Amino acid sequence: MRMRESTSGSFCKRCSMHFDCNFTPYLSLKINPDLIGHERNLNIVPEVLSQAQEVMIMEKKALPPKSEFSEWYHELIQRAEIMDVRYPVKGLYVWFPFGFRIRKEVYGILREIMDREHDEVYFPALIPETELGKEGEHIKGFENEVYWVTHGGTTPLDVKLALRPTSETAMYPMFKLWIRSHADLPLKVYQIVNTFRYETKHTRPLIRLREITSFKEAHTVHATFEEAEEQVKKAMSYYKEFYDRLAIPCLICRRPEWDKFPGAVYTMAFDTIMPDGKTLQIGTVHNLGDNFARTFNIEYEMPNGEHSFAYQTCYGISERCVAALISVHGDDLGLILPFEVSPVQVVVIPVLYKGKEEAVLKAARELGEELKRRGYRVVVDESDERPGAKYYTWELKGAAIRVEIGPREVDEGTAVVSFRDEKKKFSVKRDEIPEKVEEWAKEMRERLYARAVEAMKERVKYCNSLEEVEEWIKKGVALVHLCDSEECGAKLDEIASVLGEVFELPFEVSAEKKGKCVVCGREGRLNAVARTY
RNA sequence: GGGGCCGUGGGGUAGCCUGGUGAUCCUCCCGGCUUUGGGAGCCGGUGACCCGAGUUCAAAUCUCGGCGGCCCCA
Repeated sequence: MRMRESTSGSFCKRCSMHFDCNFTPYLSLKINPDLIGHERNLNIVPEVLSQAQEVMIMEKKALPPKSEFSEWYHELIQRAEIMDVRYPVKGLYVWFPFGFRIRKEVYGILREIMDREHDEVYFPALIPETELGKEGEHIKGFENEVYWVTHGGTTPLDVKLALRPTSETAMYPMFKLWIRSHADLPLKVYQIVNTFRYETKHTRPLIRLREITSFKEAHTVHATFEEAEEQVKKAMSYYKEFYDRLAIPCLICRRPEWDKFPGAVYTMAFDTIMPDGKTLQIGTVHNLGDNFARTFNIEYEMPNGEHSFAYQTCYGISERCVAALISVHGDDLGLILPFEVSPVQVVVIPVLYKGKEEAVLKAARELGEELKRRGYRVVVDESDERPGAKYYTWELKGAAIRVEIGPREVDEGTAVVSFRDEKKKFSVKRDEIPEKVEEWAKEMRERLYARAVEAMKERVKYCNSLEEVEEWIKKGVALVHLCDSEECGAKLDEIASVLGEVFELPFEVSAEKKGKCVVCGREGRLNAVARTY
């Protein structure tokens, strides 16, 4: 960086030099906390520089602390080899093999749940402009975000093709062909595909993307509104189960009218709270009523020969679920993943000493093989690094259970075991390990969930006044009573986003379902308000 | 939507203001020796000035444009 006069007139408080010194406190603190992160400015004072550089070297390998959430997330996602952010197009990122393994495990659960009553399908990524534009509300909601394919080679296309921002308008013209009688209903399908949205806001890996790579979208068609209503409830219970298995607590709200899915009757949303207090929407369930059926003419013949429009729902989850997984559980050392989705469920680390390598390696490999036979994902880390370096590496990557075997353990027939979410180590008879893994995994998921719920609880507070809301949303989610009027909603929306009427929280709150609107004082219902991603 | 900052080996950086030396240092990576219970050490090696145009005898450095990234506010 060039040294130059600050043009804005503001100066860094720490080093009194130009204002953009990029102060990075997490790199600091062993020698002189005031200096660290200011090494550029300190270049002008060589003897101080060398001291600061020393610290840089010592501390370089540590992640930023999780309390610096934005930096922590960005850094972790690369260092743990989840996404490569260097792809040269804004908002598009590359899944590393390790990240993709996490995706595979997470989406494996989602698939398993969906497969119980949905058929998997695949619809094309290109949607003709004529179909995309049919439903008025729907297209209004997406028109600023659509990517267009305008040419085939050098020939301009007669009808432009949109890269799907979501697949309703790709699927529903086909549903019209598939559905003719009541016997064809209900229809329940899902697909896991990429979708494209030209995001104008700040993009972030897994969170705000121009290509969503892993959009699980389910679409159902029913004979009556009531059946669609039933399906909404089922979908919500599926999503609850999914996030329960990931040990991610969710806040479930009914989105306000102005924020529902374009074309829907109403939208139910799952949000979780990130470590910085902002919420992340990680799932939505929409009751579409017969809005799309009327637009796309999806009709069926009833047993009595009369015709009726069908009723539809759709619901989706994207790779934001992986972002939530990383953010909710991780700590200063890196990823913490529930056993069920960790790419490395057990890591075995042989501690080698000269002359005793053979016996240690043999014991480590035997244990590794036995665990693999039982179907666990296991790594026996025989690399050349020293044990300490391996501990850090596997902590960064979220290996759930670590087993150390050294000469001492070989003699005793034991191993030293530790869990990623706990500091303590303990000794176990080696041949008892395989049968204990399942129980350990279960306990670990429970600990993670309990911890996540506690963290969420601390971020949610009932607020009595707009001033209180304004103050609290810096920290987390504010609960308020809000009436049904648009004006009151808009007023609140100026302060932060209204997530909607609260349907479910993963813990008890001391707030009534109904109460006086925080804006106007009329009767209102319990709503959540927060800063959002 | 508004504002600010930045682009130098795989990662982090120095050099830029004031144009000119073989482009600095750390890390990663490769080879060798040595070591191994919480990020070891020594020796050797590979590897970089975002793209385009302009100014100039000369551009990492100055100017303009593009692309990309980060942060803050709404």
